Amino acid sequence: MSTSPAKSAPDGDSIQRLPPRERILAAACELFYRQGIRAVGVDAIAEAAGTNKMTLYRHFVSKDELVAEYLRRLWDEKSSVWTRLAAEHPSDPRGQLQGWLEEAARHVTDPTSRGCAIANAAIELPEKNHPARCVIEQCKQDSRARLVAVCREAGITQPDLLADQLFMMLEGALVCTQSTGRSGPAEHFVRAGQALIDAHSR
Amino acid sequence: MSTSPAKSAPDGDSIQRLPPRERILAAACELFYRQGIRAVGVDAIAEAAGTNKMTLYRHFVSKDELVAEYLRRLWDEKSSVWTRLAAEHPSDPRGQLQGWLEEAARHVTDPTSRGCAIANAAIELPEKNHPARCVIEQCKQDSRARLVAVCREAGITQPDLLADQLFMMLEGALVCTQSTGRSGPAEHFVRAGQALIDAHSR
DNA sequence: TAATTATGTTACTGACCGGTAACACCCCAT
DNA sequence: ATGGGGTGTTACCGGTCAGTAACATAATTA
Repeated sequence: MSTSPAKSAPDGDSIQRLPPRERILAAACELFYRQGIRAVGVDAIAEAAGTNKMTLYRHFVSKDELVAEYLRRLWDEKSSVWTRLAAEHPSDPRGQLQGWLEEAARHVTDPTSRGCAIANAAIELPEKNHPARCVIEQCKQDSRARLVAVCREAGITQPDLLADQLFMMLEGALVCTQSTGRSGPAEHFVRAGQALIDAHSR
Repeated sequence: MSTSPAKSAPDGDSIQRLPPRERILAAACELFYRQGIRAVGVDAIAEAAGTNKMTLYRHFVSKDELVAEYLRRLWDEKSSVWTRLAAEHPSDPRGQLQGWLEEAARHVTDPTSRGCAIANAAIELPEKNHPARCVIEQCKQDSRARLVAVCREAGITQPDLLADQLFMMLEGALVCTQSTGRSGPAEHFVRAGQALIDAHSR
């Protein structure tokens, strides 16, 4: 039990002062997302974290478990986005839905984006027994459920239908940016999403 | 839209009579699609093709080139689907569009599907210089252009918008089946796609 | 200060990776 | 029969992979 260090301003120097486990996880997030999970070795992660492979294996029993933890961390971040949307639009599910679309659009149009890390992991790790599998499924089901809930609270007549339409559209837009780039079908994401919301609002 | 490898299922005997290059390509299609590109080694492909690594390298200069050829083969199959749709619905772009949706739905609901092999490759191979990259981009741009053309010929007022909506929806549905399975958002793919077509038809 | 714990360092294992060299073989055409 | 081209076989290369053992050092805590 100790006072956990502040996570403010993780500039190049202060990130080095974070505990090794956090540095390893941060390095894994960056490398796994940018290069792909299978393309990154544990040595590269340890080096990017300013440590070594032994310390990595003292904190994670295997690379697969590190991958699972990496995805859990991403799930947490997605959850915090929902929390933030609820705080920015209190008692306004309509505004939350609109905020979700804006947040999604930001992700789709981000030139540095490499798509949805969870979806990418799902494609990279088809093995049914992989410890990351349950994290992937739970995270996506959770995201879907939250979107359905917001649609329902917003008074949408067919909340699960609209939610799934938006969900598919976002997943599709993100994967499209990885094949045709941002000049592909994804450039119509906002218009398409708004049209769906509008169509369900009459 | 058939985005998965051939299902012609040549039986174990007749496949042995094909020239080695075709057997290697067929084995590569199956293994790359089922397990992922990075997860499959050239030895495994050669063995599955009933030959050896030397013969493989006599027909393909490198694994990366084999991957590119694998994707070119998939592109050809996608093109043949468009040809078939045109033949099944001559002078009936409306029917072609409807046929596209049915074909896409077949792929989305196929329990053996592992999503779109091209999109999966795009995610697995983020490196800008990979020889497969141009195949991926060209194939996806071609698919998009064909869908736009059919929408235009069908008299849709905003053909590129509908095409992109359908495109994103399909890509999203396919990637969703790889994370949440077929019980996820993808179960609304047909309804969503039909609603989009109907909305653009008024 | 002393003991404990976390971390760093080096070297190693065994397996696999993509790719190649050398040579034996077999079938088909001349 | 006699090439010759395509194929099979074996062994190898250098490199990387995930994961571990042993030991030295720093940081923490009692």
